[in-house]
Amino acid sequence: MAARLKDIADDLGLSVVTVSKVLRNHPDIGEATRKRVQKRMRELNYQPNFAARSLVTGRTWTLGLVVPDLLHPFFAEIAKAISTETRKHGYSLLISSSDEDPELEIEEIKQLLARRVDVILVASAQSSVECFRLIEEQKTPYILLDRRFDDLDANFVGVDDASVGMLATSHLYEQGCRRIAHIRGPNVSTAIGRLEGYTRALASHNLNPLPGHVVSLGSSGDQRGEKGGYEAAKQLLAAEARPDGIFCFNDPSALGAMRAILEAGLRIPEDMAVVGCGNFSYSDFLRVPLSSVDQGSETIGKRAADLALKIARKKTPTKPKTEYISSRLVVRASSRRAPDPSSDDS
Amino acid sequence: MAARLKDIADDLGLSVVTVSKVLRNHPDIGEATRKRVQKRMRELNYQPNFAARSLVTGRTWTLGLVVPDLLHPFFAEIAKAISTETRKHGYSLLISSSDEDPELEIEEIKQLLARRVDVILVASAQSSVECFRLIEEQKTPYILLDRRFDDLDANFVGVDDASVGMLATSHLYEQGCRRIAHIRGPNVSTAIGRLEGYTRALASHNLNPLPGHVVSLGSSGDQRGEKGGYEAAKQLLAAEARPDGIFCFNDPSALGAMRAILEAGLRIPEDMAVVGCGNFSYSDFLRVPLSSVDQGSETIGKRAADLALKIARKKTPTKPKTEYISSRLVVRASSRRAPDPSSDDS
DNA sequence: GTAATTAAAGTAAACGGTGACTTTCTGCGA
DNA sequence: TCGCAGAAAGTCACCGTTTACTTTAATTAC
Repeated sequence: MAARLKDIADDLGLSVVTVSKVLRNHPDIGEATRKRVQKRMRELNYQPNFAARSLVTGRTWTLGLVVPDLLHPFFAEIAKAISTETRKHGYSLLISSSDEDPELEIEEIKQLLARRVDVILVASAQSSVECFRLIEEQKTPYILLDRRFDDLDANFVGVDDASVGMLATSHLYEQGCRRIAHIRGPNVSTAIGRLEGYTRALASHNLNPLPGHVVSLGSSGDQRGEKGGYEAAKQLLAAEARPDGIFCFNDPSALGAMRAILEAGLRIPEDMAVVGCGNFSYSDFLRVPLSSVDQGSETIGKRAADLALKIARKKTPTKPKTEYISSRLVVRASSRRAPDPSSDDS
Repeated sequence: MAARLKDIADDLGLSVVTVSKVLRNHPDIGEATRKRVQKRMRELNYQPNFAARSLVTGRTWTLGLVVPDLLHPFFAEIAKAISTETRKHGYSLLISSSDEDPELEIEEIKQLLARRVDVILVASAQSSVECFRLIEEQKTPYILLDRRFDDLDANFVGVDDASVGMLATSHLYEQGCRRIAHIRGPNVSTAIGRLEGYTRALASHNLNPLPGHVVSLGSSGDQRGEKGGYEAAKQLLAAEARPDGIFCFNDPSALGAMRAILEAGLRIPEDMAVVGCGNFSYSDFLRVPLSSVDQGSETIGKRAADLALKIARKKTPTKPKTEYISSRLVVRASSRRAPDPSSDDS
């Protein structure tokens, strides 16, 4: 049906190889022949067959991306940025959602391996590194996004979560909060790092988390954490020393937390300030606009894509590279207690 | 590197074809042989080479999806639902964003055609149908999502936009609004259908749109329409007969509109009620929780996936099928003026 | 006891490209 | 005049499967 190199070759009385060389801009082709071939290619709207090409070259010009949840704006943004960047270079992107389920994630990764994608990018929900040994076995290069593993020497692109935690917590301190609580996320590097940053920031002001002031999102069935945040905040509201500021693992959990706080009849930020993480697009439109740490998801995506392309082009394995993207705090009403006209760039 | 059929065949003293038959559960294989082969496959963690298989079968077990914007929750949800559904059947999904740009969309589609995906699913930003002739030429089946074309007899899965418009507009009328305005979207079927529904609903109450009460989102650079909605609402606020209700093309534009209304010092819904479209996940957390028409994006995705799989399995072209997904209105504070305890299911 | 049938394997030829080598021809310097 | 270099093309084998057809041996029918 679709035109093949052979059709063009026959039409023009050339060999298939010659046509193939034109296709790939091989030097040893005469100018006249090149033009003739290109003309015919256009006429027939020729599209090379990727399957055939992959079979012989061993490369697919396809990257695989696995994220925990495509609906989560943070990951959606990363996916979009990667897609935009790789497209320019002729690479396509196989995307799948793991639903934050390690088992499902392994299935997805296996599928990508079977399809011999050139590079796998994964924001992983694993708690162990076992699964990555599987990838390494197949000699497929991979890049970790956002979430890293201490005992895994792999490519990584994301933020330094300890800084994120410190940024948010210090800000709350500067706004006058002295009983700062933390709603922590699941047992992945991001949550651990942010918790650590939170603790360090408190320590730097000679404070410690008060009893019951670190609560976990839990896995209350919701993917992103609105519900988890809501319930966690309820716990915090019932704590013996009620917090006056909360640093939330991510924006969805902050939304849930804010809902709980408002329902309890408290004011944000006067009674309780809230800071989230992710700086999702709708922060400005919320009941109380949400202060949030921007992790530069678009930059993460772009850098990850660049790295992936670089790796894909090399045939030899490269030394794992870690790229930290800088994060910044975007202050909005949910945490602005001290008058400070400077830092609002919503 | 990776194991091939040949490796297994050599190990077991069989021919490649026999092993291939086991792989595909071909009947004429002895039970003993089948077991031996399967055992060896597991040991070697054998994964069939999709490129080789595609080359000979002409099928890729890959679907292509093009959406205007992966960040838009409506499309993200569709993408996720399609991915979830197709994964179960061993199909993978190539996803790309067209950025609402018809030219870019054509590029993406060409890329998918070159990769010989089995079915293309597209929420199109085209204004003409030309591009689809291209797809038809390659004999690749395709499905339109959400946006349709009157002069194109193609598979379609989405809502009936006229009903959407009527649903929203009638609701505003029932809430006591008599000067109902509409912020319409770009020149695609969804916007046209919703506008028509809006007009029809007004007509059914013997009303007509007042002068200046239908304004366009415009293409103010933002993808989804927050900014466009903001500016459109400003125009409406300046109209000679100020509206008391606005039906917005989608949720992002409704967000923008609400911002403009609140900035003008008006109350929602008392002075101006607002209804959006899409029922995105964060509606409940907004300054004023947003009433919105739920288009069942998850259902759209699921149905589209089912249809795509059905088409992919047939070798012969099938008659185009249109599936309308039913929409429903979710009433929240932004439009609740008459006391009505029944219809809140947020 | 022989022919027809069936089960369980194997053979050979694609599928549409690419990579490594080889051939052919022309022009040029010694 | 010969040899050689370089440009421009062509040959051949292979990538890992599947498909259609053939072979072999065992089983059944008569």
